[in-house]
Amino acid sequence: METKKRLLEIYNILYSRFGPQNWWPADSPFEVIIGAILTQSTNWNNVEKAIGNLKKYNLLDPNALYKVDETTLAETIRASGYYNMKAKKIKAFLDFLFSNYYGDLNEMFKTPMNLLRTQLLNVYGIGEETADSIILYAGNLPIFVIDAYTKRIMSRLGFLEEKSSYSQFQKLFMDNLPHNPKLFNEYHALLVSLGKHFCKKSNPNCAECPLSR
DNA sequence: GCCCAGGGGGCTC
DNA sequence: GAGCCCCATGGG
Repeated sequence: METKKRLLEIYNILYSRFGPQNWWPADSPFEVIIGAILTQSTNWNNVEKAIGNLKKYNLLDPNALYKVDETTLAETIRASGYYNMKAKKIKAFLDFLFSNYYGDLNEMFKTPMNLLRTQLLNVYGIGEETADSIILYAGNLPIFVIDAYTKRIMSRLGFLEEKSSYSQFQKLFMDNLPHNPKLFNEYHALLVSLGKHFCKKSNPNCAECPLSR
């Protein structure tokens, strides 16, 4: 089947099976960005604990986080794991936000998407997946997020080899789907949901996968 | 006890 | 540019 039709078919199957995912679970774009850094290689359960702690101490705000010292920040986000590294990364993003956009996310998202992506990739601790998560889920701009589940699922379905690059996987989706933020949002979230249920690293469980036939 | 989670940086060759 | 290692808590 033609790639465009197959990708839409997969989306429809997943949407029927799992329903709307309502990503990103957050009260504000800033919370999305902090969550995107905190969730790097980390179960979302642990991220929620860290975000809850930030809220408890009224730190989930650009000005507050910009002022707090890195050690205190690290201790506050401890539950998310890699807390020293992540405190450094969050600080690096805030330095970027305040030196380029006066700490104003609305200003940041006025930047043309591709330029913003390049800028974010130059921030310590922000790689391709985190940059794209920020652009799509905090900025509501049409870019497709690739993660480990997406690579595993799409390679098992035969689209690309699993070791293919991030940009190759991203190109697969962006060359074959309408550039609609809502579609990109749901599609990635649905792939993660499928991955959590049926596409574990060591336990494929492929026979019960809704996409197998 | 073991495996792994909604990655990224640094280093080596 | 590919292949390692490090970061670290918490749930199954």
